[in-house]
Amino acid sequence: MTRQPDDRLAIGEVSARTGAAVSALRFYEELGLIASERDERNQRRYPRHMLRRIALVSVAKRIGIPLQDLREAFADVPLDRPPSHQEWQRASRAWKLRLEERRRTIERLEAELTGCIGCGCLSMKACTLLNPGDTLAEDGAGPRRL
Amino acid sequence: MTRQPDDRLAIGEVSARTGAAVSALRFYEELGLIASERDERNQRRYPRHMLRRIALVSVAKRIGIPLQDLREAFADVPLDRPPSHQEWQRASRAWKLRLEERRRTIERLEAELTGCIGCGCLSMKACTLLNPGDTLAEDGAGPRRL
DNA sequence: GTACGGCCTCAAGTAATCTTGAGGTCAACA
DNA sequence: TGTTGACCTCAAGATTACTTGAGGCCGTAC
Repeated sequence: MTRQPDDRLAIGEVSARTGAAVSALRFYEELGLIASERDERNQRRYPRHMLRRIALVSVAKRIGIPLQDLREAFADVPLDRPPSHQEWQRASRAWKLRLEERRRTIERLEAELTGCIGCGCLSMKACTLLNPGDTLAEDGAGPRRL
Repeated sequence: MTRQPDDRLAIGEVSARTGAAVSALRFYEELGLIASERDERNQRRYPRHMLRRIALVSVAKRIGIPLQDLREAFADVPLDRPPSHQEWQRASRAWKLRLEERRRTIERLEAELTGCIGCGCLSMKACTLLNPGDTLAEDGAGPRRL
């Protein structure tokens, strides 16, 4: 297909540039995570600013954060026009907080696991991975979430 | 149920201590991620060292790492007896590498997102989130994975 | 003795995240 | 003029990670 006099991208091009499968792009659209316009042949056309959204979706997927979370974080960023600097900034900050939270969780686990490697994790009482609150369950209501 | 003369734990106790649902524990066992013995009434009994395995499963789940990865990392740690210090250490180290990898991915994304917040991500050419290799796709084989 | 709680199995259902398949349009190329 | 490739829709299938439900066993408490 030769290039339209249109700077918007066809779904195949978007797929090639973002690495997301064509089927995945259609699926994200169904979820309302991204949006597209249609050309005179009813084919999807993506404005360039949509690549940014798609990149975010790929990222969320890659680090195992549910798409629903992304949807919430970027709920206020419009899909039908290029978001303003401010709109994008606000949502990006919220999303960055999510990432930080996730990172800190992993950091904590790394630290705990390092402790476990050191101690061999042979002592239940000493292992923070197992025993986050440093308590041993005396009755039914023992330590719960890690 | 009063306490057996058995230091192994019933499935309900394990659930209470680890925060994993009873049904999830049975499921993990089916997957071969954990194991249990049976008592004279055919009820599952968990040796205490199994709590460690279960904690790891909960963690993997929580940070969005597929259980299959955990299975691979801990493939060499025996389920039928308390693992030796060395066995546990080796697997823990491997798993820690996974965590580090995941953390670094997130760190990189955080940094990129920070850049995007700064620049407003209004310039495609400058945005590393969108354009990791600093190239714009000239033809079909554009930048792929983020 | 019967009700209740904790356990059992096995099958089916759910949710998230997609992919695959069937059937069709349209434009370009040999 | 055919055939190829990119796109379309809609429905069904796949995978991961579980939960729920039906039907049943056993021991303790009222």
